Amino acid sequence: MSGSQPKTLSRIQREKRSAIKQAALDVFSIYGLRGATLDKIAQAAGLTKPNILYYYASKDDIYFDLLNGLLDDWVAPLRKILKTGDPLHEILNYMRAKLAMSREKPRESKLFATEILHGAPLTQDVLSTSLKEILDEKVAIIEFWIAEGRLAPVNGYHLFFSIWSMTQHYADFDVQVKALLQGAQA
Amino acid sequence: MSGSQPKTLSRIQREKRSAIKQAALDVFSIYGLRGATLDKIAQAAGLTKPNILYYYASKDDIYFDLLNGLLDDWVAPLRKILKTGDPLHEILNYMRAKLAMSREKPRESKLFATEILHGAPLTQDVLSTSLKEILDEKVAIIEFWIAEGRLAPVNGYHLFFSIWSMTQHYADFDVQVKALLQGAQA
DNA sequence: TAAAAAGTGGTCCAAATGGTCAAAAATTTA
DNA sequence: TAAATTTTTGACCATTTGGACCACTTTTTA
Repeated sequence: MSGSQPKTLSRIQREKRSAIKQAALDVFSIYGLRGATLDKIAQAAGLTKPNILYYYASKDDIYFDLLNGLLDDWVAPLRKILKTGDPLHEILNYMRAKLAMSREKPRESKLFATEILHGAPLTQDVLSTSLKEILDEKVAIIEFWIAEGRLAPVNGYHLFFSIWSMTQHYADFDVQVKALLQGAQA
Repeated sequence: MSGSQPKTLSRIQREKRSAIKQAALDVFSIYGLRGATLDKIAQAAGLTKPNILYYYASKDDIYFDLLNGLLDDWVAPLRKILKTGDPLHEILNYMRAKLAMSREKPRESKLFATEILHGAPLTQDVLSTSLKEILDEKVAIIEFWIAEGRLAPVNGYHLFFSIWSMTQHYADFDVQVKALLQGAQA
């Protein structure tokens, strides 16, 4: 983690750090930052605790690294919304991408949700800078479509909030969804 | 807390237990079950740690008591949906009630969200029994309205999931909402 | 293949934390 | 007001946990 590390990580470094992140994702998404222990992560990764601390300076450091990678994935589908596309197609496409993410990456969604829920201690500044920047841009596209009469008037920000909440709900609250759909046709 | 206690709590008992629950709500909703400490709760309640443990057997016990009361509040608006009412009015009313709850009781919403997010260790059985029971009942009302042609066809379960997710989003992810709405008209 | 570098893990430590306990203080009851 | 009961708290304990240390092993490099 020190500044003097070479930019190119060795094979071992890449593998081990990846294994640690995978294990940490499992553990953090279930227990949260405080509830997760280095021992649990170490066990899940098949490594010893000191060995984990050889690759990461601290538990918080793992969490931070994990969360940073997540944000990129989370924003990726948003970037694909194009002003030149058809409004309905672009929006539906985005919704499908978000829903697919919830289905395929529930742990990531939960980890992110936990972070925000607890006040986003590590990501607050990212939210209010780079995420806000790209959201503003996409909301402008929505407003452009509305101005052109190609989309019914709607508040762009709250449109995105709605999409996020509805799609992520199925990953974040899967326990509840499953409990309530028990025996019902989905 | 033992079974031999009289049903009627003394004034002091009621006041202290209430103060503890208030403080615990503050602390648990921010830090989660694991992240919250008895010391933090004690400080927030203006009591000493042993004194807290005089009224509650354990930290988990406080959490459990708190969560139980919450579930009732959470379900209350759902109970008010009447088969005999006008579909649109009943549903809009419910949405408004849920949205009001998010605005007025964000801590409660967050606490509940954290619980579910972490797998609902304490509430799983309540979810799949009493909550499921009342939801099934209300979904039947939705289906009745649809059958009568008074409501467009929609899956009742997912309709409720959508309402829950969208309304609770503003409480649970308030940090994100605020960060992104900064400088924008809500 | 020898030296240097990278990687590993057993052991230990200090701080945090949930919880106990007995004695003191306050309150209620007789 | 004296005895009984309830409430409060300071001191203490056991466990967990993040992290440091250092000797040892493996891998890479010259």
